[in-house]
Amino acid sequence: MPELPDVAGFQARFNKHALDRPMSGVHVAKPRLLADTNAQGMGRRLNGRTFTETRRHGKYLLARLENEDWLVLHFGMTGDLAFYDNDDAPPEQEAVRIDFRDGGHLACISQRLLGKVEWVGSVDALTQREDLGPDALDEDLSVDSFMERFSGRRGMLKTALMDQSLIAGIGNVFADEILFQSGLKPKTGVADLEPKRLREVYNVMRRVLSTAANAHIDERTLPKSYLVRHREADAKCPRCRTALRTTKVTGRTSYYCPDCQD
DNA sequence: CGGGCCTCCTGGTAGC
DNA sequence: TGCTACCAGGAGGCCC
Repeated sequence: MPELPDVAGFQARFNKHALDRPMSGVHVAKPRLLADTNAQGMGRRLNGRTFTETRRHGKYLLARLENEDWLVLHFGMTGDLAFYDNDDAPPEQEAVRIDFRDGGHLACISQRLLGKVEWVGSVDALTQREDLGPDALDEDLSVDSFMERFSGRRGMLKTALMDQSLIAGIGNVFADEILFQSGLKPKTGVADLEPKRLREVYNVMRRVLSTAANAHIDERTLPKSYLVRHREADAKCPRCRTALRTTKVTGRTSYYCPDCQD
């Protein structure tokens, strides 16, 4: 699930429920998710402290432990974040649970264990280590710097949009959405695009991601005109009702409309 | 550099 | 019913 808009939703949820809330410990049901730490180490760091601020970069969520390191949450394909009270049942697939002193819990959910929980000293340290480009919604990512980053690129547009080192935050689903709303097929080559079209892609990217990030968490609240709402077998194009098709790009299933995209 | 394939994992579902 | 194959919104590694 988690691409930039989803993680933006997680961040909002985290801010609402976890900031400035004293913690009492941690429970790790799936240790594999912990990259550079273990349950004991995490418990020692969290006990009696609070998270004071959060950041999001691409698909990563960071939460700062008072004046110390940042806890990094990366969700893989199946990650989620949930808050619940003592009398509620824990969510299924809870991998790491942080306990608050007041009895509440934060659950990092992971079914396929493709995500990661770890510590970093700073946001910059994370982006450098993971080789992340600027966040796709970063204010400083102007259309010119976007064009600059794509220049000289020879591969497919979809692959480039999903390349986290170029721009961070876009995954399979929103890459398809951006291509759909730009009227371009998934296998369009970056080099084949007129600069004008690439500028359009930038504008569509910003509009789509900010709309989806604001709809947070629930993509079912996105307009029905969005392709995201129609990722299923036998679905029809929301614009022209033509049967949608799928193709593989870098091993990932891509939905597109054969009539609206060329 | 880019594309295609494999891998890490688990679980739901289509098909036999 | 039970088994198998394949698929799923991420990402890194390898070979060509």
